[in-house]
Amino acid sequence: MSSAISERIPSAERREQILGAASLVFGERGYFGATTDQIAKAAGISQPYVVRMFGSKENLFVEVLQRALDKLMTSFQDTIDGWKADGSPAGENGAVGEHHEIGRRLGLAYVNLIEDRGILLSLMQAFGMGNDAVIGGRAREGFLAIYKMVRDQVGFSPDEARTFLAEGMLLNTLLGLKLPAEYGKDACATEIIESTFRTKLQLVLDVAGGNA
Amino acid sequence: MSSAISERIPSAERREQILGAASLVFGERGYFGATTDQIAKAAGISQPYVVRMFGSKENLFVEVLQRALDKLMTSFQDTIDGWKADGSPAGENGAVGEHHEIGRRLGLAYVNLIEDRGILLSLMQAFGMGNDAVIGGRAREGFLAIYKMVRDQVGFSPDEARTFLAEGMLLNTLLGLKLPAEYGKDACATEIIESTFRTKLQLVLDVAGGNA
DNA sequence: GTCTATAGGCGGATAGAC
DNA sequence: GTCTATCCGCCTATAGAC
Repeated sequence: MSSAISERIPSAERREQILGAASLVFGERGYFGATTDQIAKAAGISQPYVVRMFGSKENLFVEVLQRALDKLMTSFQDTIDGWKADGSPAGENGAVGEHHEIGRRLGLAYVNLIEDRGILLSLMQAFGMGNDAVIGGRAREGFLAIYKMVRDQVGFSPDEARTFLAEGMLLNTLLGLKLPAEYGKDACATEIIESTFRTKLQLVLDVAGGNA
Repeated sequence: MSSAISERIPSAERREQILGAASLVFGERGYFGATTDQIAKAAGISQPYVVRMFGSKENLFVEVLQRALDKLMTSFQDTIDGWKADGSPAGENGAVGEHHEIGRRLGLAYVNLIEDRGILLSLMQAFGMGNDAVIGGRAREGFLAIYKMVRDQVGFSPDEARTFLAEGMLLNTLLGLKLPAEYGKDACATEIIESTFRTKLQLVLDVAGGNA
């Protein structure tokens, strides 16, 4: 409970620390519902310092969103690069079914990323803010960038890309709802979780029991 | 701007009026970010009256969520009944592909429902509130009820049911982001919107131009 | 059925010290 | 780089009148 001055930390590190805390708070409470003081407390610093560091609450949210999108793009890019290095689709664009493997890999990368509930929920929040000129604009850009990436770099057809994104949005919902916590308690919940997560089952159930 | 007393209205009607206004405000601002005063103003009544009528902000949100889920279940039930009356899948459960038609019909019913942005966004908000004991609980129940409905009454396999829900979650995201407003402006946006909405294209683009 | 008044607490942002 | 103090405004819920 010491209200002593926090350790003096390089600003880059402090930024990352605040962004992580802000992701969680914005995610759980929404952009309007989150307070800079809650974020400050979560980061272990004073409220005015949060504002000073990011200029405004809105700007802080934009940076939280951008950070999430950057992590996502980076993770997908790495996954795609690895897949290509492994000899991927044998040159040109393969026949139907050729894309199963990369779809699986990307799905796995995605689940790993959104295990971080702050990132998951901040993205979900942004997806409902299409009416906000600045936040909605960023969110649309980010979403379309992912679409473009899987179309151009993976070679997904429009249908494949749409299906891939749809499965991602379902993952968001299941985790946002914390449905994995019902695994084994409700027949429907158990079935849809097994059907959705397959390879990641154990990991997802671990998270369901643990944090937040 | 008259601060005169609102017309005296039967409580059932008033309730529905408030629930509609509350859907919009909760949807746009989130549960924590929405204020009972914003809801009251949107409904054209006083703030204390909103609280008096629903007991608390939390209870109001629960009722907003329940109303959205009820509309969804009712719409799906009607759609399924109509499909069965039309001679549906020829008795037993048909082969693969037999479910295309009912999937299309349910998708259409869903898009019609979430044209109401209040309903769309309130549901999306609830999907991120798995950590809230009461709201999260209701949201999980509602989600599982839909799953159960398409499994048991339509006869979808687990895979079909999952795919169906996933496409629904993608619709949520595209509309939440207001991506249809980018139709014709951005190649990726145009492509994913055409791929996703097909039969409902014109309707969705109309909404994109118009309200909220 | 509907309002006004108001209590008591929390919100973001700024000023200025260390 | 980080804090404390503080302004002014908004929030939920209650009390009580009409």
